[in-house]
Amino acid sequence: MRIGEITRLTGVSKDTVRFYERQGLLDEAPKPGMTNNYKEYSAQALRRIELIGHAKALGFTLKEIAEVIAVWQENALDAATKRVMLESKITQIDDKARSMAVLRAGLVDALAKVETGCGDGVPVARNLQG
Amino acid sequence: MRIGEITRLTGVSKDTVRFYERQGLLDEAPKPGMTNNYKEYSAQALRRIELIGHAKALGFTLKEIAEVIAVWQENALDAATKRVMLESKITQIDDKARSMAVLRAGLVDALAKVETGCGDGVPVARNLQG
DNA sequence: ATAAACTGTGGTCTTTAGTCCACGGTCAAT
DNA sequence: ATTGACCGTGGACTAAAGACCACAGTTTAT
Repeated sequence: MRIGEITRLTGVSKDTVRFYERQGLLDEAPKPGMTNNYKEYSAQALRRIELIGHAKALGFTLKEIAEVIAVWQENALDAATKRVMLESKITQIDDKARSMAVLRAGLVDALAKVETGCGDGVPVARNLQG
Repeated sequence: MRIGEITRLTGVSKDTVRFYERQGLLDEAPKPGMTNNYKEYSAQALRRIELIGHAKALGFTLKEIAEVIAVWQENALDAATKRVMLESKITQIDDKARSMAVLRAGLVDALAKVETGCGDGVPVARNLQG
């Protein structure tokens, strides 16, 4: 599939896909040789772009994403290193889950206040940070 | 408390605190009039900065954060508007929770593969996007 | 009272993650 | 065969979120 299809399926712009490509986030061999020089993207590339979307939604940078990708496709790294990296990423995600709980509780709280009509001035994120 | 204390307690740099201030994320009245022109930060400001940290960890932009803050301290907005905004933010958080689940599963999966020593080439984030 | 540490202001610089633009080649339909 | 949609390349531009620097006033400990 070509880039137009990718943008249609992912909602990610052509320029962004190219950008990801330049950053080495997609390991495509678009290959010349064919009659034209159009790039052929695999379903794997598509999934990769969706993956990037998920990671970005959690505030991971492209550099971080690239590192993780490297971990599971470079067999140059030894198992111990890979393990450390993966575990660290999982820990980071769990931290985010905690932040998420705090924020969500604060929003639900504020929403309840609005519903019952009782006033403003609510300082959110009250002390459930134990 | 002064800015140094804030940076000590939050780990956020002085420049960043100032930046947040300029963006209107902290509603301080540091006010002149006192002998010096040092700003006094409240515990409320401290909590605000921690809140920003949580939101940033989930990839929210400062602009988004500012909007939400506005919702629960500007009584100019009517209840309906506030409700819509808050609900939309909660929805966004729940979307992130889904992304989080997908990513975490992929990482745990990859980690298991590393542990059992069985090879590379694992294209993560397998189809559990139902 | 003097040095060290802290604070405020203003400005410039950087990185990240793209977007936009212009150009030229290509493919499909008419 | 020409028009419109598609593709690739390159380069310039932008917005967000700070970091960094220099300068001047202040506070504190010695």
